[in-house]
Amino acid sequence: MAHRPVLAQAKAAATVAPVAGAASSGVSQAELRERVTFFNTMSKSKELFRPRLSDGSVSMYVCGVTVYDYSHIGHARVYVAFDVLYRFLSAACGYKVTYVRNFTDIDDKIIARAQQSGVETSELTERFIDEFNKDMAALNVLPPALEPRATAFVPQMISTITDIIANGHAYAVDGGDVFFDVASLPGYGRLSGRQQEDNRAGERVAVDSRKRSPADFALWKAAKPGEPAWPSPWGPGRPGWHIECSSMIRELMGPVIDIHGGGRDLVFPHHENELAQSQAACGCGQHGHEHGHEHGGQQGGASTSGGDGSQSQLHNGTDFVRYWLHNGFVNVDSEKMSKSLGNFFTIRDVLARYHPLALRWFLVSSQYRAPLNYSDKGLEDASGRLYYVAQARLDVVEALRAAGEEGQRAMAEAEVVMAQAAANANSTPTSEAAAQQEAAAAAPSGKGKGKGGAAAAAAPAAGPALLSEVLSALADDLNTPAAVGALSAPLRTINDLLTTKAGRKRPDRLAVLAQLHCAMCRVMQLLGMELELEAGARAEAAGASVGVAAGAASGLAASAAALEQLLQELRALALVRLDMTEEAVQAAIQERTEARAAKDFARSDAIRVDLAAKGVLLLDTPEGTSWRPGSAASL
RNA sequence: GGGUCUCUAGCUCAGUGGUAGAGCAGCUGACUGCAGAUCAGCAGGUCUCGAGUUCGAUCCUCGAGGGGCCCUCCA
Repeated sequence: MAHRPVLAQAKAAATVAPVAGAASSGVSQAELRERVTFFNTMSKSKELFRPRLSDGSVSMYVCGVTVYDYSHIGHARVYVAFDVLYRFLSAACGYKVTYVRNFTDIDDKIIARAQQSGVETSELTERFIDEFNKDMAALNVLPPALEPRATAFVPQMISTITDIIANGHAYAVDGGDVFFDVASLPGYGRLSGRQQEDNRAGERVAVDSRKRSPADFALWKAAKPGEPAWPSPWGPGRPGWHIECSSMIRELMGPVIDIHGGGRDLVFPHHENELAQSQAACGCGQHGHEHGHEHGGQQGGASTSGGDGSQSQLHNGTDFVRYWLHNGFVNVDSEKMSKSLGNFFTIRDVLARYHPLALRWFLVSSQYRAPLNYSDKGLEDASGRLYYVAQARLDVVEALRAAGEEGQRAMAEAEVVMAQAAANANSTPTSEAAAQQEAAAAAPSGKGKGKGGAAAAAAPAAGPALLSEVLSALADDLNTPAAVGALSAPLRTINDLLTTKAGRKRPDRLAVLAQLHCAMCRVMQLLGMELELEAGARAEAAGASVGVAAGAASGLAASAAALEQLLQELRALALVRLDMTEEAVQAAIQERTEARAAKDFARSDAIRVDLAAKGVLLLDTPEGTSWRPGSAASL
């Protein structure tokens, strides 16, 4: 129910706000770009990321879903992973990213499902495009710049197919089908790393005597009666699956793109075929064996009118994709989650029981290339961890607010420290380590209540150290588990500063809290777990002329409200899972409070044990009794 | 059969050419009427096995074994 509003909605962040410092021109950003690496499926190794152009732009295309049903957790993983990548490249590295993700809205399954349901294919696809967008918004996945639908580019696909035929890499057969001639392209198979004889041709692929080779795949499929069809030189029909991505990339993004992503299962045949088509269409198939990023040089403008096949000189021997990124699967009981196996969980069903940010936390807790086992336990753990983080962050915010002007000043100084770090840090690994050690070292020398810039300069680098560690993790092939792990020590520091005697006495307490708060806001934003109220307030404060202190005060208030709401939502969903109601819990708390007042500890303990057994942990505080999800083994 | 990835604490995962870390779970202490939350600390690993390279390997190479995925639509 209430698990949508707290999220920053996609529209709010259509442009990704800078994360690595307000002054996104800092050395840090350029330095970060230098060391970003991604695992390239083509080379099967990590490579330094060097975009095709040096003007700070990056183009990225990710294969979208075939829209005939609800999306499941496997889909969620792909689009969350590439959403983090999008955020990292945009907000942290400062690239101007053109992100394109398509909808496959014409294919055999769609036709079959539409006929089965007795609706037009367009009605079916419209519906599930809408549902997909709802799922993505719920998961706080930013919308790509473009979300082209295959059916809107059929003329371009026909044009691409015509080019491929003209270049001698495809052939039309009786019946109106067009097949790609795999044997005509020497480099075919290099992305997926397989020789053609490796494929068990004919064993599982339907034999079609009209094909020159069993490995040939359809570029154009003739329409059967009653099927959706477009006119073409080969008769009415529809495009094959693989051609849509080739054509849309060519049309919308030009002959060469920087990043092409998708699930592992797309490596073969989809991306292998896409690569073949793109090469064949531009007539540069003979360069197929070379895969050099170094000699690509400038490609000129990235945009193209497309469709006329005159771009071969632009292609210049460089593969049309510079970096192929593929994510691992979501498994269930160590088996791939898929519709055909029937072991899938839809995003929607999961979000009815778990918070979208908990699902996101679960997803980013593993590296995108590794297999991820889906389980309730995993989501419970993620929910619990998210609760801990949110509670700690709320406590920080409340402490800063309670400190009044000092808190506001600490916030203002923290912003300065973060910005300075972004501008100055020539954050080599060693300087990072030093910063971390400095942050970890508890006792700073001298100076009590901070005043002015001097205090800011003298404050420990806890905030910059955290952000730096997270950025380093993400720069290393999007190591999100390491990024999440980097939060552990700072979170403990926060709780130490807030609750222990030693922590409360630290003179730099507010400075560290403020810095960590700022850093965590940025980290959460990078991971796509920012809260709408909070993010909105920060943006406003940045652009407002109300003065630093007032901005800090309103920002803290917004953070507090957003975090309280998140905690409330997490509790509400926990109750859903426990099949309980807030009213029932409150009634039990009330009864126990009365029992305690009457010194009937046997009764009060019994109530607590009972609730704990169900998953509701009571917390007695000076302000009264509250609860949180969890269980206590010792009760 | 071919290809590819993977095997680190009970579980989920980071990491490094000089014998390893986090989170959760467990235990202890502080705190508490007792608990919990929180903090501190403890315990827990022949880094799948074997061979090789190396002064030295968990990390590199080869092999074996277990597991995932692809070779059909698939994220």
